Amino acid sequence: MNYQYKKEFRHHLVDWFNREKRDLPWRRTSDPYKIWVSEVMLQQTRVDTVIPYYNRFLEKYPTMQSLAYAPQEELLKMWEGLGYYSRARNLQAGVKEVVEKYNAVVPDNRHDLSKLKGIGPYTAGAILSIAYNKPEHAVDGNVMRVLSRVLHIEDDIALPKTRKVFEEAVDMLIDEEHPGDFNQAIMDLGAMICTPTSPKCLLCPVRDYCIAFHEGDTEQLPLKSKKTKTKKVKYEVYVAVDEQGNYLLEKRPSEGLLANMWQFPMIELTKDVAKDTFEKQYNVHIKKYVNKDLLKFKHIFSHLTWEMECILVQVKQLEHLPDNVHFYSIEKIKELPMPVMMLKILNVLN
DNA sequence: AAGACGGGGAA
DNA sequence: TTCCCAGTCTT
Repeated sequence: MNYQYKKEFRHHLVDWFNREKRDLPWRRTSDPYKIWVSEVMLQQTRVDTVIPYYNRFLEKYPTMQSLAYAPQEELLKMWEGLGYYSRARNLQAGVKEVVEKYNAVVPDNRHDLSKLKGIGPYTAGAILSIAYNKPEHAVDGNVMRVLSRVLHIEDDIALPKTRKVFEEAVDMLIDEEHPGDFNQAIMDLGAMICTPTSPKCLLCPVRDYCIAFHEGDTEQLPLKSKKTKTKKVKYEVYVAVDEQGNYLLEKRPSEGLLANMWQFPMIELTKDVAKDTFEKQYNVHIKKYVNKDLLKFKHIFSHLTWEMECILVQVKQLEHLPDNVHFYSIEKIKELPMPVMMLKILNVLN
């Protein structure tokens, strides 16, 4: 690709961006911290989903100091419903490190930035190009889709090593004068024009430079192999209430799926009786089955499916409860961070 | 390289 | 259903 060609491509792309770009909250600031927050929230998450979370989050944590020392329970509550909760914990750890090690100045180079928790190659490039105007690549799903079509790259984007191919492509094409605009322009193009299915090529500012458009195979790109195979697990969920009307809640372990989030006790439904396991594990006695069919639903994660059968039981507490298990009033429960499938259960209780 | 890690919107 | 979303971390 010759110099003139690249120059025209860049200008068409950036000019289009300056005409058509969406007015998003994180585009009204140049504060690296706020850009950072937005980029973490946007990982595997749609813009429309992020906007209200972003606004609430920065209202609560306007500075890195305010986030660095916030209680994790409160932090997770702010993230509740957004998913991938380790993002919140990693963001806080990263921000804390910047406050303490870098005197609250977000690093402006890829080497230091990449060492921070939750900042991978994409997020580092996004912060550097958008907040610091550095000519750094920021390759996400949009960029791979757009450039696989424009340059007709047929590498399998499901393979980790393919990311490097696109990083080199961006390094070749990037507008050194407006790197932030260039990176965001490709992402906006991917979101609005160069969509996964039925791309709007007639509205595309760079269709003259797009090989796939000329070949007529935009819909075949990008190439992606991996298939998703999800396991299925059945659970009996015990919504257990005591004489005072308090409900039995459990805090999940600090690592793994939905770490540190709260839930109603759930017992994996295998061949044996869940009742005995529940009573023994939580040290309670079921006095009465109030509703054996409180709620039934599926919850689908990216890698597994939970089939939930929720029953309402009245219980009496025996001796002491295990750690991480408590009886709480409805009002108190509403202050705890809970995954969405537990919020669904909470909703049918009143 | 492959799997874990949420939740929702669109086809 | 299936795919994908402004990906990162762990093994």
